[in-house]
Amino acid sequence: MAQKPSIPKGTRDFNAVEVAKRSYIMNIIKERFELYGFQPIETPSFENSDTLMGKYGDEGDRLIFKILNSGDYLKKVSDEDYTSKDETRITSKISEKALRYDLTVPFARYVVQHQNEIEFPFKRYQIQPVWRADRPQKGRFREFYQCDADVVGSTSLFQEVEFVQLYDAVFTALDLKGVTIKINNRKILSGIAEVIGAQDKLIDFTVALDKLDKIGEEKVKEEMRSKGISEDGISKLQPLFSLEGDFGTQVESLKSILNTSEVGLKGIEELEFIDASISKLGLKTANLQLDVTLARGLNYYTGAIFEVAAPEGVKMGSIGGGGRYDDLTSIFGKPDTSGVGISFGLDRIYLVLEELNLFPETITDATKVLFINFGEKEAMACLQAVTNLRQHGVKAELYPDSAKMKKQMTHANRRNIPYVVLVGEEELNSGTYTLKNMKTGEQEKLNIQELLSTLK
RNA sequence: GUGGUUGUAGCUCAGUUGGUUAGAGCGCCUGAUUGUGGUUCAGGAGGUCGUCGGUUCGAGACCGAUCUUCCACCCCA
Repeated sequence: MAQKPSIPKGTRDFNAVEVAKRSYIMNIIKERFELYGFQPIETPSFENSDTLMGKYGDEGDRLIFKILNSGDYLKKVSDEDYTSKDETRITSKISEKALRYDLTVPFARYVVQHQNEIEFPFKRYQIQPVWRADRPQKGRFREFYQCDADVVGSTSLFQEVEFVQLYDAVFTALDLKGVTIKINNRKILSGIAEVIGAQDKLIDFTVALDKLDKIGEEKVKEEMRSKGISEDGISKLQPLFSLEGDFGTQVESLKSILNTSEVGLKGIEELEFIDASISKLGLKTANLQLDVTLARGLNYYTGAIFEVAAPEGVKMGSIGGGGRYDDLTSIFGKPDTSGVGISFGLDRIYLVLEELNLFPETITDATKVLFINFGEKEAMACLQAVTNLRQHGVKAELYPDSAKMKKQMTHANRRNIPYVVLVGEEELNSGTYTLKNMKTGEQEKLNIQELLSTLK
């Protein structure tokens, strides 16, 4: 081998155990999605560039993988373009397709494109990989899976309530106890921006506020100043920095800040409704927490915003997120269609479960019994038994070669196969099977019926 | 995209200020054991030191580039 082959950074190969663990998570998520009435759809890995570009802000555009046109992709680039060295201008000429960046925007496109076939309110889920040209870190990949559930065509706040329940149901089923579902409302953020006279700087304001628990009050204020938010405005924010206590207490102090803002008060009202409903319905293992600093960069959210944090002590970015968007489909020409959705980060949930040792042991159960191969005659008899076992749903295999017994036993051992069957000359003559339990070392002679009932 | 960090046997890592044939533990292979794996004992294989280039009489070590890992920004699942 001249040089070891490799895969691009931020991508991974998955072995059998990893695949089993991943589908364990996926299946639990899938089951809950369907339990809540969501139907699966799939969309292509790549979309037309104009479907994706401009939907995630400048930062997002930079992180979208663009696909080079096939054929003579330089023919549309003029000499002027070359000399201009204008990146975006040239990119649009040599690339017309791009890998999807998330599942929400392609879903919005899907809804608009198929609006006449869809029965609203439309609840769909989608579990597919997405790609980001990001610089990888732990829990941060360039190819990863998102598991999204969305409902469009309903403005009811019961949808938000159900999504909180859905988060709780999935993480409870995964035995991941103590996740925190953080909730905020974009309207509250707009309201605050309005009160401090920074409506036009909403994004800068929320991005700065989002960093509060990370860089502290002073640095946040500094950043706001540098973005041109007035000193007077910042001082009005003071109560925000010392926001404490339970849901109700926080809401009360928020009200005092927002009493002049209609949007802000509307946001509070929505939050209160969700909190009251959840209090009544109860959560099994998750905690619902108001977090005013929760911003989420995506600029399409308009109402509730969610983010899920791993249980305390696990260092991992958010393992889920979502929110309500009122205008997303209008970008594609279908106005007045409100949607709300949540997403699970499969790869991060995997890392968290791994760290906390929460994968069930039975997950890697593969073959249950291996028949040792003593030679052609014996193997043929074994294969008949193997066929019989398989017909009864027992995962059974015959070692293909009549290799040394030690080698065959070791093979069973390494693959964690719990039983081995020995059929030599003696068994062949008496029509019996010697079944060995690899864990205890015990073995017994059985006829085919007994073998079947033991292994079933 | 910015700044930093990492790369030596299948795995986890040693390797002194540049100086002979690059080491350990675990794993792997063979045998003790021709119908019995995990334990034990004895032996053995395996590395162009991430890659390419440079400095030097001499580079695993120094310099440059590049790829990769992880981290902090940015952003996010």
